[in-house]
Amino acid sequence: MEAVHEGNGGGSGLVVTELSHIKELVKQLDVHLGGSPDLCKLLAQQIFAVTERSIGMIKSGHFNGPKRSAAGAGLDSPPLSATPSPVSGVSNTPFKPNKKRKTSEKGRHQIRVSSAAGGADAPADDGHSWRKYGQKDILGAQHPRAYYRCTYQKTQGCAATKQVQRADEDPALFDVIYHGEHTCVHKTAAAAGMVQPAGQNPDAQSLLQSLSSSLTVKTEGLTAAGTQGWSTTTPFSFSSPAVSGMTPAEHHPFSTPSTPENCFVSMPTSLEPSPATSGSNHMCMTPFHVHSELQTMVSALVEATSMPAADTEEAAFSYWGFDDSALHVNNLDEDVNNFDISTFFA
DNA sequence: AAGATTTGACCATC
DNA sequence: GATGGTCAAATCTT
Repeated sequence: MEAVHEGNGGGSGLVVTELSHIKELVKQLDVHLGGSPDLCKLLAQQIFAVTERSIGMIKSGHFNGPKRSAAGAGLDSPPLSATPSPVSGVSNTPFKPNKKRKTSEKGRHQIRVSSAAGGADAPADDGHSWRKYGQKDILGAQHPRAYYRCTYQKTQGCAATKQVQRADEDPALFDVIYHGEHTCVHKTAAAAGMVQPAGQNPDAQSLLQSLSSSLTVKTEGLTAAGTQGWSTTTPFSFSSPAVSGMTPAEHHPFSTPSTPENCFVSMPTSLEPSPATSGSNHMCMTPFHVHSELQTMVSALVEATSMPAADTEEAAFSYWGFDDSALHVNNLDEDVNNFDISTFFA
């Protein structure tokens, strides 16, 4: 997982490298947090999912803004409440045999992701439970396309589906196309009251340290890559209903209240892990947004593990742990696209 | 035994 | 008619 694919511009390569690293670390963290509260796992999954999407978007150049998708004009116009709800509990109409070709369907959302573990057969877990229902050889493609639907389609009428196809150019990459929104409720971490400090997990601590110390994500390359189609104002599609409408300034990376309750309550709703749900909720995000998103999650993770309080200033923030550990975030003022996150353990 | 995957067939769209 | 998306029976896995 060291080879960074050029994709679209050398500038993005740096970000891809950094984000790939984060992804790996989060995966490890997820493993080591096995015995810790569900919240920590959820956080790790969400960080991972966002990272995946970021990498996919950067690599594939699937940005919502500049170029009109050839697939059709129906990408926007969120049907949000107008979800084709299969009407809960209706059993005499299981799933109507819809064999229509989904060419210009609303809520379509395509990303490119890397495989879960280097040479895995499938892309990394996206936080949802899928059931494979078909596979097809696609004309002109070297690899077959797999069709998945939400595991809870039957029980909850969730209409989300996805198609996964290994990229021809790089077998380590997968093109994933999501259709529909997840209406299912599973693993919503609704287990309120389960919040408990996880700072006693040494593995989590060390991994967190590793994660944080590696989280120096720079986007100046991206912003300078205007010739490649990027610019500071070039938005790309990113799924996060929570921050829609927020400006980067409003969406302060570390403005989250630092009580565990607040952290817990805000996470499931504000950081929806499902890429599919973004289908109708596309928002435009600059690379700055991506960093804000990641750092918000890191801060929430920190809060979930051990660190109860934050000193917030304009450009630098410090989270102090119970055990003389601290997470220091420095938003370089001369470059708003550049954050430094470092940890200190006494 | 229940749930998930595989795979050939069916059907709608191009 | 070719292609892509889905169904459903058969098979596999847990």
